[in-house]
Amino acid sequence: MLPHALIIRFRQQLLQWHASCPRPMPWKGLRDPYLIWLAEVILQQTRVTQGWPWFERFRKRFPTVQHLAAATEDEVLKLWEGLGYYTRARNLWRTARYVVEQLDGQFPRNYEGLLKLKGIGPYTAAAIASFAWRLPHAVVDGNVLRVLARFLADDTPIDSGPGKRHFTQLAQTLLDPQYPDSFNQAIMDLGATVCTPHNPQCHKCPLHSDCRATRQGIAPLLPVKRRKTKVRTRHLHYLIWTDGQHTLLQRRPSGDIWAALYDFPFVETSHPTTSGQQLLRQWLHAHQLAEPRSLPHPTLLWQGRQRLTHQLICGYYWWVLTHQLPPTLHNWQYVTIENLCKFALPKLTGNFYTYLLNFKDSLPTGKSNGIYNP
DNA sequence: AAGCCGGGGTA
DNA sequence: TACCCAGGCTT
Repeated sequence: MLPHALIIRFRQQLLQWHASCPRPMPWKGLRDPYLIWLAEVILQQTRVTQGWPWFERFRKRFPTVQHLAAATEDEVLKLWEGLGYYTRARNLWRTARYVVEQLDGQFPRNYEGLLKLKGIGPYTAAAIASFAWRLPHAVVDGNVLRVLARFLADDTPIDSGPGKRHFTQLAQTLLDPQYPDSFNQAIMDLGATVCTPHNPQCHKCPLHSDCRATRQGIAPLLPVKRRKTKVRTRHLHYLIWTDGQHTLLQRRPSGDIWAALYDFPFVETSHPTTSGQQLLRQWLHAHQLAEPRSLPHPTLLWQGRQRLTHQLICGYYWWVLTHQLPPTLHNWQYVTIENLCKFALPKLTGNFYTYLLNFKDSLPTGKSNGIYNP
């Protein structure tokens, strides 16, 4: 157990520091549970500077939960485009509809009720409960884990069940029940600006005198994480079936990256490939389409890479010009090249699309590439 | 409990 | 490069 005097000092020094060290942000000080929820979901695993423009965009387009609930899933996804972790956008939309239709537009007034909503976990439930209604629930995010692990020189791995429970209880013990909103803001601000992952500014820290990691000189070594992310390399060969005007577009299925976003049908290979026609045959076979008498000659228009946390995506964009386009299968549709920008695209495909618009006047236009004629 | 899910910033 | 970011869901 923590000494009571230590707890009191922690609260007092933290709150005093926060009062004199504001970090202005558009969602700070808001009491509207909808806007708080919106901001917190946008900020999940996302830096403040990165999520900022998206929050402004969403707040302007969807001022209330009713506005959001009235939108389509595709419109929400399009506005979310480029931010990543797209399940957040779909859960945001689903929960908005649920709140409007089942809860009369009112968010649950307690932590447990909030926790039941799709896309709201322990962190976001505590954030809404404390910021909107000043309920005494401590937020535990990456900042808080780092501050607590260092303050107590605690090397319990933070990426484990016991570790998570341990630090959550510590945060709840330290939380000032009189000012849960200010306390939560303050401890996250401290982690983001002073108690940083690298080169922590310990000399500026209001908790410096009580910090055990500082005393032991091990602040930069904490917190401890056990799990290492292994990066998988993937080669995605996109086939841009086109007659020069339209292209075949697919809605990506669940169970893989970029679920529910749109891109081109593709074949995945374990190694880089150079034979476009070979890819074409693989693709036709995979979708049980008959091989045309005269196979088109795909042209590799563009290739790009995107490094994600857990995958290295190598994208190859093959231009497949033909008079007769393949039939549309499930989740496939034909759209004009101009209309591609109306769909939510993965960043990598968006990069290709930018290239396509810049160089569309010099695209292969020969009609002798073959005819899809099974 | 472990794996998966994006994109970008920083040392 | 490696690590991390106002985490949550699925298996």
